[in-house]
Amino acid sequence: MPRAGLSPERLTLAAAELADREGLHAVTATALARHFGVAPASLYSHVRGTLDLRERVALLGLQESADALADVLAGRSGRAALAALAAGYRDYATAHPGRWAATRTRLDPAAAATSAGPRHAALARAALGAYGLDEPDLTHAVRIVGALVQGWIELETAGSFDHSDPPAAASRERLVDALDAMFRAWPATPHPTTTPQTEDHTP
Amino acid sequence: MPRAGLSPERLTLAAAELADREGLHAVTATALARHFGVAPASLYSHVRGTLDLRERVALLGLQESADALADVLAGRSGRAALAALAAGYRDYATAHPGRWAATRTRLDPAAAATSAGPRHAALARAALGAYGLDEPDLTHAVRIVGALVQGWIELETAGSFDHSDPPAAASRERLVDALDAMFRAWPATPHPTTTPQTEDHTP
DNA sequence: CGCCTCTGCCTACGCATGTTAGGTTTTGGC
DNA sequence: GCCAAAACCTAACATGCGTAGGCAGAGGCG
Repeated sequence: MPRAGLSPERLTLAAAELADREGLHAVTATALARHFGVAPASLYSHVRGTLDLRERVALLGLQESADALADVLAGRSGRAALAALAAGYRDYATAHPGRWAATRTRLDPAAAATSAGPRHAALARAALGAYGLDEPDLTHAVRIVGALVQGWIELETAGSFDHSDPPAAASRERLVDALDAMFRAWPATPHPTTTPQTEDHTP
Repeated sequence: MPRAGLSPERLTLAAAELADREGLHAVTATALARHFGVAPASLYSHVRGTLDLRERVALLGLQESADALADVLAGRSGRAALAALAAGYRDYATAHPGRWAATRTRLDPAAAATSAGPRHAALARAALGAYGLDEPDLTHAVRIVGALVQGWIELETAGSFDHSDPPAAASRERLVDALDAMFRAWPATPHPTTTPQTEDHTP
């Protein structure tokens, strides 16, 4: 019998496709072994186990989405950058729901440090550059955008907006307007706080 | 041997405590049976199975958090209401991480309709009343607040803010200021859109 | 007080999954 | 053509979900 030609990369890719197709919970050693026509135990020389597999999918998702975001953000700033950011994340999340879900699981600090997480923070930071915020407000702003995009995608994909008017797409437009308005009207800092800076992981 | 005195309510409560203590993934028929000193099969006359169990935890979480929110929001409006909303959700989520996680799983439409989900939307709607937004902007605003709170809690509990300055608590303060500013400076609607209204489920 | 029925809980089973241990076969370099 | 290092396999154990059918405790009724 010919060999299947397994490798951590091929396993990760197949796991990612499986996750997108049937959900992250379907990413299991057994299912993946079936896909390659191989015994489940055979995976363990390439991958540490199911958790490792999902973590690899998460890292892949972080990488890919950072690449995609870098593309759509190129050359944009201000409101256009905000719109591109929101649309870019949403598009990736809907195109690759499994990988996106994987990025939402907590990864251990070592993996997080070497992940594309910091790139996401840097991208958001650059996208907000045109608003001229100083630290620590820029960091606050990046966190707000991150949380909003994050939560929005979660609610929209969970169908929370499905049974109420207006349609989610309309709110998404207004969301960008509102964020743009927020950063233009950014409130003066009430109590001067400690010093700023640096990046977050996970987009 | 005396009977254990199982009931759907007791099972749900024990499942919720287990979820808070060890994570939602630990909520399984077997673990719960162990807790009551009972055979796993004994649960199936009270509960349809593991999924049913988790759904009950989710409904409990929606109910409890709506109650808690109603309390902290009572008598507040404007910025104070926003602050209470953000703090209230965050407090519930950190006090009951398992139940909170359960509310984030998608529930089937029938259960969602009878859940406390709509109450959450109504609470947020009332909290934003002082800003005098008209429909459909009020709905947009409610969705934005919902997504932001949602995403913020997810990022904060995932530890995304742990390794960067300033501390998350400082950003949370500014978050409320920024939202307040956003709703005061709410942008005029560019294209008049269709008619508004109604509630979302899931907070 | 004693019987009888109902139902709460049990034993027994089948099946799927994750994971480890150790053997066998294929592959490719020498 | 050989031989060592992999790639993959079989076997086995543990844990989990869920179904079928049996026993016995609890409370109603005479």
